[in-house]
Amino acid sequence: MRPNGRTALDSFPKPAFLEFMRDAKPSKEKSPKKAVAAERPAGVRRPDAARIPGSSVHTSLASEIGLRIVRGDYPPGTILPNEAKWSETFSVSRSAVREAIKMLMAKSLLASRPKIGSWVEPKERWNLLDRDVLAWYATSPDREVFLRTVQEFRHIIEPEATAFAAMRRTDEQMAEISQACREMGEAKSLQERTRADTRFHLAILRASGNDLLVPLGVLIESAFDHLFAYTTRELDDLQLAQKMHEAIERNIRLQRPDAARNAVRKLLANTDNVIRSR
Amino acid sequence: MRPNGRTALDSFPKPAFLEFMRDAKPSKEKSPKKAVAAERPAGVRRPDAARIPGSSVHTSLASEIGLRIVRGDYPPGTILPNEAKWSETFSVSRSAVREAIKMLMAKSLLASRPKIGSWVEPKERWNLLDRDVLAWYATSPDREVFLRTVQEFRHIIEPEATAFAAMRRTDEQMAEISQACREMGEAKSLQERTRADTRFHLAILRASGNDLLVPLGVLIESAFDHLFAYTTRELDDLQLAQKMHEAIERNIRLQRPDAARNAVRKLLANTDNVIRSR
DNA sequence: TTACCTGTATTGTCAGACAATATTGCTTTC
DNA sequence: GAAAGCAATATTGTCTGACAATACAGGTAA
Repeated sequence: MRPNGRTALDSFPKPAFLEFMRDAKPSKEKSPKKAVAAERPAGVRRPDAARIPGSSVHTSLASEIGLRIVRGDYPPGTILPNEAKWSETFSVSRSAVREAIKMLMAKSLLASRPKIGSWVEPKERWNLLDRDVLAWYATSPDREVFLRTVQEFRHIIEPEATAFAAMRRTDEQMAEISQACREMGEAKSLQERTRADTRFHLAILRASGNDLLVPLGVLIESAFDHLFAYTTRELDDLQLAQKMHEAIERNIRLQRPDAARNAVRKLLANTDNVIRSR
Repeated sequence: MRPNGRTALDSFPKPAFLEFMRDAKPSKEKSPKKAVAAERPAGVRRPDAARIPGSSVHTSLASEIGLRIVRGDYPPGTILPNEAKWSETFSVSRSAVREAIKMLMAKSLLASRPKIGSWVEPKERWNLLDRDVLAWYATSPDREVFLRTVQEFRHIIEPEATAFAAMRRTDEQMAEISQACREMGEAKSLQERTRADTRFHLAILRASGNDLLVPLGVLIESAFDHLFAYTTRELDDLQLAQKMHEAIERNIRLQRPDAARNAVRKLLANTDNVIRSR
């Protein structure tokens, strides 16, 4: 999934040290370091000794803290534990904590000031369209609600984006779209097919000629991730979907914006059914 | 402008940086930097050190480097100068550089690996809908192209968002919308008016009931920033615009999605003219 | 009360060291 | 001569410990 979906925080093999965190609620911790130290069995060495290569400490930390914030462990306005505290609970250096926090600040999940600490920003300031934030957001208890929200969003942007693509695509962009469409048809596995499907829709966004539409690709990737994980599709359903994709491809190729828009609407309606019926 | 527009990197005025930095570097300052100094015009003190007064070092650094990347100084794929080099050119510690770079990584402008360095990510991975990135992007040589791109985007999302708002708004959300509309009419200055205008459109996004639409508010804020800075509006034009806003407010209040959508379309068409005619 | 000052907790910044990692080029082996 | 392995090296990643800047909280004085 996610052909180019990697991000700084896209680290799924989590360092083992994260498992040592199960306390940490925004309460007034009364017993200091002793309690924390006691949680670690004497035989176990430093938790970060078992770190999994490929994901840096600050990155994993940012993921962990970011997830907690988005999940609602620390509601907007809450002052987070201070850097020293994070550093202690995770057994990492303060620099690592700071770098993690800086990443979350860059996503507008946090802000901070000396003497105050770091606090969670109001939700409407969160950059939900960031890939990482979206991924954390997607772990919401009710996955179907999330999917529906994303799908609704697709209804808003994809028909128009496709119409623009039909008007403005270059030959090169057309080639990408056509190739992705072809590869969808020839795919040997559902996963392979989904990958091509994603590429198809991303290519259309790029071909729309509006730079601001491109970043919305993360939503499409996310949607396909979850669709892929939560639905199984029948064979004739796949064939129907393939036909619909080909119609879109054709209308973009023939530069028919209105027809292209309608074709996308049909496809989305079909996807809606798949979601609804699962 | 930008009622709630602040960000980690959104820092405007304050203390001087160059001077402060110069004496902060007591002993290290020696002759061996000749080579580096020679790269730049001799007359200027520290051309690279565009320190934004009033904000932290890492934040200013992130702004400076981020701007350079978006501006195209380092095209995608380029390996940036390494941390030590940045640290030297800006006369700041390596930690500050690292925190700045981490912020840019969080926005997918950069990625890095040990032994390789940090490189600029492909443009389609940039998070253009991030407030900071958008602001840097807006400094493009051709402001009008930027405005047109944003405006086109508004055409895609705002009509639909407003239709949803008409269907799903709560009374509380309606109150916000109505109040912003009223304050637009009563505004004493153009700036005050623009502020209320922005609030009006943001409130509609929030009332749409789709969480993913909310972050797009940054685009609206950006659009108004630039419209405000680059256009002057005639009095009767303002009155017309006010009527249009009131029509939108009314249709949302009366829960008429289609009428609301059309009202927004009219308003946007009007804004298009303002842009085109300036 | 009001104004000012002072203590203090927290982030911000710095410096220097070592670890981990992956490219590069060299060396060995077949 | 080609392939495979190995060492040298450059760069980010991480840790530690120190001090500076900031702004809240609470006490003191007018």
